[in-house]
Amino acid sequence: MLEKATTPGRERWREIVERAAAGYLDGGRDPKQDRSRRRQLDLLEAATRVFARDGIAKAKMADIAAEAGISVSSIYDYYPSKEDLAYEIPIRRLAQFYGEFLAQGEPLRTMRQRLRLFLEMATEYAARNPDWARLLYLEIWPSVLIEEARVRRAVDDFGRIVVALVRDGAERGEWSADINAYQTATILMGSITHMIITWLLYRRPEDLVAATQPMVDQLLRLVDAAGP
Amino acid sequence: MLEKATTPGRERWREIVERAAAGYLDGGRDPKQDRSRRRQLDLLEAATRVFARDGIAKAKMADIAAEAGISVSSIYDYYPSKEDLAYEIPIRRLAQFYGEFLAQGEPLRTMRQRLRLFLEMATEYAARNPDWARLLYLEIWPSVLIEEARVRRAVDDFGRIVVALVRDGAERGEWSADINAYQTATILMGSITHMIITWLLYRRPEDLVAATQPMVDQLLRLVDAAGP
DNA sequence: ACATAAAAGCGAATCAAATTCGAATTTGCC
DNA sequence: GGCAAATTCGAATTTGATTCGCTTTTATGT
Repeated sequence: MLEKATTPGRERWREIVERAAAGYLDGGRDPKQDRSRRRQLDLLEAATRVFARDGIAKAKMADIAAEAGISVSSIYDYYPSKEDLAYEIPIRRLAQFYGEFLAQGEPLRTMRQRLRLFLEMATEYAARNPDWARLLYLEIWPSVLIEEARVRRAVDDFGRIVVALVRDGAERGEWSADINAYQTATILMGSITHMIITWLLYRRPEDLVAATQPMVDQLLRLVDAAGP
Repeated sequence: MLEKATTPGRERWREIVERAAAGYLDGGRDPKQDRSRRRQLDLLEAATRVFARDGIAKAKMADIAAEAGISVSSIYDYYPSKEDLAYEIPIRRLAQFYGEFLAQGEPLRTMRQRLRLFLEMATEYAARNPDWARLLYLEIWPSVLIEEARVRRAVDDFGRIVVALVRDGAERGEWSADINAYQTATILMGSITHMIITWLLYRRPEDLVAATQPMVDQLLRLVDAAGP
């Protein structure tokens, strides 16, 4: 709808996304041997499945070990506790997600397009990785406890990015400069995550990605209309 | 803004709210002795505090027992497991919440007013009962596991009510008949719950109730504008 | 190929916390 | 005051996470 390509003004969003994509990767041990590296991946995949199925609290280390084909005590050679193992999963994937957004969002011309991309990518990513999404959206995101800095940060980045996109768009004049970025971001994120959560719990709407598009349309109309 | 008082048409919302308010109360045992009845309430209050502080998974039955001034094994005379104890809390309060909404919503003239009331009451209630809200919004609502029918139902009613309000409003001509009730309800609920969750986790915005009003304004504008 | 130190793996304890059980106490009621 | 039902609780039992110390495997230099 607008075009004003690359206004020079500092772009908040890029900075934030770049740092988020760099990730806070350094959990677990750093394997020196090949077999070990492979096993660590097996372990993470097995853990994702089991955690998604049973929830973190109910999941048994024994099940994860069996699923990964290693011994229970070996898990502790990789991660210091069941929780640390659980946290590692969203951290890795979120960093990857932010990276993909950076790559695909960079060439776009407007913040409006980037905002749309971000919201749609979030649902697509969840639809494509439902086990991971269950873990992130149903267990970790809302968890009372998590002070673990890396997780908290990776999750918070999600919100920071949306706020930055809204602000940058206002600054470029794509919508009212008086927009309440925080409130608008709350609506955008809340709607999308609620939709994802509903899908994860009930598989409704049947086609998450298809249902997202009209909702994003409606949400963007709200952004356009946002006044003081 | 509109007035069309009490159009006769069946009112979906009333039926749903009434059933929801009736609650699904029958958890735990039904004490015959006075002391026991009192203790059950102490237990539920203690449990609410401890669960809100530590999360359900980390909370220790021993802590709850100490806080309630009873022995650990006595808890099992009231509820069959830690989880059942945790579930009882939101079930009771939600029924009460729905009851209050019924009482306050009944006399209003428009569905628009009822919708506003419902959304604002939800945040108010959370702000007034933060321990309970932490338990509900951060732990139970998103929980992967809960098939326990009564909980699932009490939580689902929340969504059903919003959808019914949107539908009834459309039927009365308060907004477009072509509105996508499901999608609109997703936006409304998602925005509100996201706001509540953010407040519970970070105490931002500082004044939850005050911040809700302008957001609800914006959301209702979206309902008014909702086209096909 | 071979020796060796570092890296990785594992079974058998250990420990923490939920849950069960049966005896002892308290209550409501006659 | 006395009795049956209701309630309480301490002492097992059980489940499952975590730790420990020994064994096996790998990478690397010869």
